[in-house]
Amino acid sequence: IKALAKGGQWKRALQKLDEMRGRGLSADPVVYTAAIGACEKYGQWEKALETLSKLVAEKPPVYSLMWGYNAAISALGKAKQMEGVKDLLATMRASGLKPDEYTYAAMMRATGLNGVWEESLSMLSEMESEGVRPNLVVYNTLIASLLKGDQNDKANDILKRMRDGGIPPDVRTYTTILSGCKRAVDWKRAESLLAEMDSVGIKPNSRTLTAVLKVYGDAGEVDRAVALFEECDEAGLHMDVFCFNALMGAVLKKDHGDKVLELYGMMEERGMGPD
RNA sequence: UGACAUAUAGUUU
Repeated sequence: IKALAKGGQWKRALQKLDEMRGRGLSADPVVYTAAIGACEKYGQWEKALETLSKLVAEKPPVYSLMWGYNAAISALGKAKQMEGVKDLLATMRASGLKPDEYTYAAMMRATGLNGVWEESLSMLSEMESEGVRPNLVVYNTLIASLLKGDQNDKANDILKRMRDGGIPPDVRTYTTILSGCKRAVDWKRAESLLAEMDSVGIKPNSRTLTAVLKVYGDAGEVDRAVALFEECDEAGLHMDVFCFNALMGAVLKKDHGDKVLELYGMMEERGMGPD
């Protein structure tokens, strides 16, 4: 089912699930979550709900239901079906299921995608009042949601809170925060974040680099962008098309057509075509 | 003994 989903065959993936059911094979939650994940990948949220109902109809153990509901919330969340997401959460609770970190992270992603960062924050309060400890993913998701709503101060508060709570930021946290450095003065903050990453031994990856290149570009610090790119390149960071795109975007702010063409050539030399 | 599943970050405003 997972292989079919990877190949874009979500319909056949769901048929396989039905075939299993038709033969009386019992509910393995892995199969259902794989099927719901396939629906999510291709925006088939109605099918995700349908698949969840099939799982529920089998009256499986609590942990299977948890996985199923969480996967469904994720699927509807990605499709921005907020009402459906809220219904699912309510149904979970009504069925005596206690939302866990996965549930809340999926809820925060859903609210973030819908631009309602206030609701992402409410989710944090809810989980805390229910005694569910926010983990790294929950914090990262919340920070991303807040930054999407341009709530930089609140995002920084959360960053502080995770540190105080003994959850050190990871490369995704830093990348998220860096991607929120949108004002012209923010490149200095970006540099101090990079220095901090270095001091705690977290290596920037291609996504981190892309985010910082954009920060420099937005700030008009094109030379710094080029310098950082070269530094990372020499350090062996694996560059992808996004890195090149971001650097070309930054360089173009100063209208250096030659430099852009040079970068484009370098990109092709490395076997990367334009996207 | 082993394999498999659900949540978070980057460019194109």
